[in-house]
Amino acid sequence: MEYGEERVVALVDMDCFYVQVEQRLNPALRNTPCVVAQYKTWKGGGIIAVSYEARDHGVTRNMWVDDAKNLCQDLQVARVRELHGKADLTHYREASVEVIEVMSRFAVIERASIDEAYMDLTAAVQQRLKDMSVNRIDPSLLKTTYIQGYPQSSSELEPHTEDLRSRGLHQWLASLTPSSLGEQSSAGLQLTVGAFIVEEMRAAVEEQTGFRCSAGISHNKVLAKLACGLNKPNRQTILPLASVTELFNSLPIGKIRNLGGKLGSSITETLGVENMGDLTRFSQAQLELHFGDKTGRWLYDLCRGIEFEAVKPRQLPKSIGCSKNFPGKTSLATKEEVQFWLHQLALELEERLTKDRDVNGRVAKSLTVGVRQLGDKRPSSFSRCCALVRYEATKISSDSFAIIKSLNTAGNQQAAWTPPLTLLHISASKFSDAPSSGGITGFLSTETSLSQSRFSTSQLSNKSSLDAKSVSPCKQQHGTIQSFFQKATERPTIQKDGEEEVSVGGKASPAPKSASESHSGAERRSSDVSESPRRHIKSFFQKRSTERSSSMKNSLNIVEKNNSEDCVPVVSPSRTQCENPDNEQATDVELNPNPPSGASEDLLTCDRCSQEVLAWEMPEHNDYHFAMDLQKSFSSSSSSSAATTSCNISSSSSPPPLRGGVTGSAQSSRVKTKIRGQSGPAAKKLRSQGGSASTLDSFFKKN
DNA sequence: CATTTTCTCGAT
DNA sequence: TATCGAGAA
Repeated sequence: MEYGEERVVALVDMDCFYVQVEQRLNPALRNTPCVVAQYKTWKGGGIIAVSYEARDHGVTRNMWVDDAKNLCQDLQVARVRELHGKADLTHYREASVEVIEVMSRFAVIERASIDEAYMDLTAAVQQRLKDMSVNRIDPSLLKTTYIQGYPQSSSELEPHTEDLRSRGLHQWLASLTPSSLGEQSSAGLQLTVGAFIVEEMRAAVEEQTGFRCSAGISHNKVLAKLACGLNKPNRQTILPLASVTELFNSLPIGKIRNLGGKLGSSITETLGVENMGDLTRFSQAQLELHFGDKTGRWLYDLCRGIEFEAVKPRQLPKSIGCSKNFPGKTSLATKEEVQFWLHQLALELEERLTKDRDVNGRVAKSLTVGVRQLGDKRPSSFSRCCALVRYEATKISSDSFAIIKSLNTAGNQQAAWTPPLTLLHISASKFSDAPSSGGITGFLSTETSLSQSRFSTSQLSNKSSLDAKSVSPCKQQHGTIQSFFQKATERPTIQKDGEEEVSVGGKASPAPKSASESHSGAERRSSDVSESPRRHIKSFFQKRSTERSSSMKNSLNIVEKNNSEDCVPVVSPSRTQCENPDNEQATDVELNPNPPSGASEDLLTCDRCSQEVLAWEMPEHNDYHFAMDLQKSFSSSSSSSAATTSCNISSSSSPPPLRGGVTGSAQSSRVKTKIRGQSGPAAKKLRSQGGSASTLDSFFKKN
């Protein structure tokens, strides 16, 4: 095994995934120039996915629908669902789970994004080679596979046809060194077997979900990703190490994963080179000098096609969050607006977190809140985190507000919010295993649930690969498939616990104010704030995904020996959704989320100060008392620590001066690290003097 | 103003 | 550790 060829790594990428999801739902969209867009008011909405037919017309992602229509008259537009006044991607996340479940039957996968997964096929390939003891591979097993660099010596002018693909494949197969028994197989043979597995996996994904994808098969993640893009859509590409030199000779540096941004540009500028292959002319020391030890070493290997980043066994996201922009005139300029929209985000977050807990048996412990302020060029002006102790929208939104309220320079008793906010973001992370769900929920038998799982059939039919036994025992309970009925009628209303305060659950929507005047008419939507909790009643059957199932040893020996016909996974009977027009599908009906208001009926009396407080603001109010108490208890101690923590609040408004260029000094263009390096810390220190916030405020700013 | 909404990771 | 920024889809 040669250096850099130790592994077989694949990347599978769904072709224009959101479009396929909508096309499966609505057959009229199939085989048409089609896009998925979110929102509608502003220039017809923003495009986030484009069918290949539409791409032929020049339509691209991030284009406005109105503009795209000028490129393609008969463009079909599917809309992202809107809930809580914001775009809601649940639909696509669920489709993603379908795909990942199928792929996970073939290999341990790393979820790279909603529509992409990496997999390390090394062990699977070796297993196949052992079982098959076959050293000649039938080209008919690789019907959608391209070999990058093959056929060798074909004229560049030759049209790209199936015939060309086939000639390349045959030439490649003929060049492979057959491995004798007990002998180490060649890297090329291993890639080929890997491609065979990926052919099977992609066929299974299409059969069971209806979705098509492309794939790249190579020796590392970067090459696999690159290869995947070489023959899209609905095709896969092997990228042998020996083909890298030629490919890299005319491959712009920015095409490589992680080099598409500032680092890539700085490489081009600093070294005066354009293509990936040009980097081979620089010593490792040179590259380390310019870009840092780690990046330099990475580049030195990578331009030779060598890279070692591991495929991480992880199917579940490590954070669950939601955000919404309020650009331009729609920026949030009153406290009520800020609270309202935080609550809308919190409603979605609660729903997703609750489902995640029930399905995946884990709970998030940390809540991060981020905002962007009008005029700030950075994607995030500010972010802070706090403990996440309860999955409850009112608690989440009031805590979120407490975290950011000191950003309001108008002061907390003012109606105004200054400077206006152009982005709100809340995100939950730091997951741990959920406490055992012993209570009244989750009592249905495993068998019952399992039999209803849409995965059960194929799962069980597929050898022994990943049945329950191979799953880590401690997580067994969570690993089972269960259905449950979400508590809807009886939400806990008032609870106490430890240092937690009164929190009010369930309905918490402030009564509708006059109307949407608050956010100046840009993207106004239907209001679901008044929607009854009954909406949640729908039960669902879903696999309680086992993260362990990925850490468990491979599941590769799915097929073997008779490499001819078998290996077709059992067809899932349950895919009839194409017919049924999802009522949640986007219509162009526009309703409005209710703007904030003060509701008179939701008042509680604080037992500390007898003040009337909005119920959903009670947690925050209690925080106030808590903070006051805390302040008293610290009143004698020096205020220095408070001052230090309070200061960086204002940092967002004064970005440090950008100095130093990509030229000049020794470590000239260490892009991210150094440019800010000298001025950054100094500036930060300066800013930290200015904090004149009260001690109470400082409590909220930092913890 | 107005490419959104999500993600992951590394540096500090 | 918490926060920020880069990068990607």
